[in-house]
Amino acid sequence: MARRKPPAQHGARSEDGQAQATAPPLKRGPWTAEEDEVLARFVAREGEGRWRTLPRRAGLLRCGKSCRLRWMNYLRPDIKRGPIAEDEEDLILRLHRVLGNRWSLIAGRLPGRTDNEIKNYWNSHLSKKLIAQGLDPRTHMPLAAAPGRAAAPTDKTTWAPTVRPPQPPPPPPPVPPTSSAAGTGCDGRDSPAGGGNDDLAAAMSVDAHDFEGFGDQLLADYAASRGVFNDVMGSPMVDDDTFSSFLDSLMNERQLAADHKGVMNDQGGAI
DNA sequence: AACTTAGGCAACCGCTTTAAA
DNA sequence: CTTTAAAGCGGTTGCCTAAGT
Repeated sequence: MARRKPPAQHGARSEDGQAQATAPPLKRGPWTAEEDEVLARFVAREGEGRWRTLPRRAGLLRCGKSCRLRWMNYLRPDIKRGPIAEDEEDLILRLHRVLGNRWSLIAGRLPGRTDNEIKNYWNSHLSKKLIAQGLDPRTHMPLAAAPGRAAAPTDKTTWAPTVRPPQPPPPPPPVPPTSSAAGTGCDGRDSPAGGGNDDLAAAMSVDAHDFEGFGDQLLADYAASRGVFNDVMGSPMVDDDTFSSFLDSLMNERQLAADHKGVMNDQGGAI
């Protein structure tokens, strides 16, 4: 639907800003059906990766970044089209409360949805919804509750997750015993070696009380019951598997609730 | 019917992180 | 160990469309 501005043709610059003497100017703006076809066919044949050289190999006048983005957000066969369902919306809300604007992580928990799609949906729908409910979309805290809000950055549109540790430098990597998180899926951010789920761990550096503060009993209960959080020094004591199962539990709970609701409705609320 | 405004979304930009040389 | 290239991410931009006047 949305269209990009007419190709600005910012001179002959590669995606990294390196001058290119003789290369034809890169095309920008909306993708045509023909380009989509070329890209999709090429990726199907050669596989993903090596985005930088892909355009040349595929015969596209696009930068590698653009190709990757187009593939990730539009052409991938597993992309789910259509409106965000109610349960998906609910899950996004829950995950955002925990993860903040880690769109790729959130998207990783919603099969077929892209980070860009979720980000857009958040900015255009959910944030307003929360505001309408009197909640700060960045913190999920009541807008009126000023005192607690001090910690939340208000200058930018971004916010660190509710669970961001105050000031101190990020805790040293937990050093997972074995890297169990490698290549977990749709979103590669956490797949390469090293990073692992560090950002997840950072995101989880909060104690259960933070959740109780604004009434998400699910999170609080889970945190308490599983000992996910360590109050001492606010350091996260969660490994990849634990965190993963925690996120899974978000979905499972939601599913259970939905199923339960469905059953109740089907049976007229009786049993 | 014409014009204006707001919302939605695809695409781009710049920065960060990771891997390779 | 340092440098460079590649990939990925979040934020922002700007066009299109629908709704409102």
